[in-house]
Amino acid sequence: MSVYKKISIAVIKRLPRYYRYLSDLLKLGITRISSKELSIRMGITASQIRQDLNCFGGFGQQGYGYNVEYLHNEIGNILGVNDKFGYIIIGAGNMGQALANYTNFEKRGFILKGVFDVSSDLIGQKINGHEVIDLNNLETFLKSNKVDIAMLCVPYDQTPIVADRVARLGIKGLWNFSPMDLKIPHDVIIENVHLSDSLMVLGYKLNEKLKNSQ
Amino acid sequence: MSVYKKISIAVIKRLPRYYRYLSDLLKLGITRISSKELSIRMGITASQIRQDLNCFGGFGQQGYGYNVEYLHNEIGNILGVNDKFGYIIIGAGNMGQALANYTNFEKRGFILKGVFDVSSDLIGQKINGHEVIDLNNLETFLKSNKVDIAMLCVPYDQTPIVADRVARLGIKGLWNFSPMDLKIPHDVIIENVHLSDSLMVLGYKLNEKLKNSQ
DNA sequence: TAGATTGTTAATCGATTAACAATC
DNA sequence: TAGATTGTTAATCGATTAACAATC
Repeated sequence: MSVYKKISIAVIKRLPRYYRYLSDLLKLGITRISSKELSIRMGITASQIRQDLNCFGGFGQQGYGYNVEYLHNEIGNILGVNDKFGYIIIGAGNMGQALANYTNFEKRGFILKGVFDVSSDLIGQKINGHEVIDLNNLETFLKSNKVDIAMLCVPYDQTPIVADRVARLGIKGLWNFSPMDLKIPHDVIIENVHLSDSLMVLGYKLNEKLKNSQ
Repeated sequence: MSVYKKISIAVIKRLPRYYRYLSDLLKLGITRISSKELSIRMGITASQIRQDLNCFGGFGQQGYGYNVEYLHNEIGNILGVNDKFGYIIIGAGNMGQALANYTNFEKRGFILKGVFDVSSDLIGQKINGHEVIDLNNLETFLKSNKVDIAMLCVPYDQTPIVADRVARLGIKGLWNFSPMDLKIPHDVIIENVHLSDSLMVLGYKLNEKLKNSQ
């Protein structure tokens, strides 16, 4: 086994943010940046930036800082933006349609392969160039299409059922939009987007602010 | 000033999750639970549960555990589910419409007051019982409606402009769906939902798994 | 009462920040 | 070269876990 240093999830979660800031710098035509300058822009410490980056390698140069384009590429590689994951969307309601129209995902290496639903009102309709497919045809579809990720935008009670079904069909990653913690007994990576959790945290913070300003 | 212990954001972020699990227990008709039993269900330590809860008060009873309904209510109060925040949605595209149809928010104390857009195709259309209002009428609307939170579902380049505008109109909280970190110079609480960041973390984890299984 | 389980203090672990030698 | 800034080690801080006395 190779010498393997486990990268903490705290670091991983900051990578997309670095990537965004570096994209912005590129657009601004800024070619080099120091950890100090970036720390001011991002509102974190320069120390943390250097520590984070050095988990993956020495991307900078003493006395100079970091080359923006190079660092942007390196972080892109770490995040796998060139790796091309295929994904499907299950559930073509508003959330599913919103995701199907997110063009940003493709820039980051995620390719939409199909959109599925059970409703005959939706099946056959075109969403962002993709005809909604009958969920009954999922098995057939997955036999002839390389799909790594399923985004689950189905009703609450359907979520665990659909999750289990796609996991058995070889899907390796799930992006879950239902307000539940999926526990499926397969070797699948799950990333939850708990919107109402996020909103409740906002509500808590608002209440705190109101209390303190009284 | 009162003796005030600052609650860490790590604890706050776990509260909605406790709330969900307790709701589930209630639905299952379970009336009491120990930190041990809950820890198994949630996949965290019993110690952490007790520590978290004791930031806010002693909700349990030695030898017995926690009364599910009581604890559910207490956490609900901490999160302010009875406090009734008014919110508006700005941008009635797919994401805005998806949010307008989320009935869960109301159960948690968030009341939809209005949906806004600039597109004449959308203005006047009904979404979940709310007629889409011309964004030009925002100022007038806010004069006669108590609104605490704005959910921003507008295009990338419009986001900071709209954020600034609503902040000046007295909105206290922003729920931001654009892939940028809002920096507005007002006393406003911002909660970001960076969907592509979340997806990229999923992509990273998938790559790691593939590497390790080779 | 005896058993169970909390509330809370103490120990450990991990993440962030500070400091500085290395070096461009 | 002198100045700037990284890479990296050490110190600090905060969060999680363990332990146990208190008590229902």
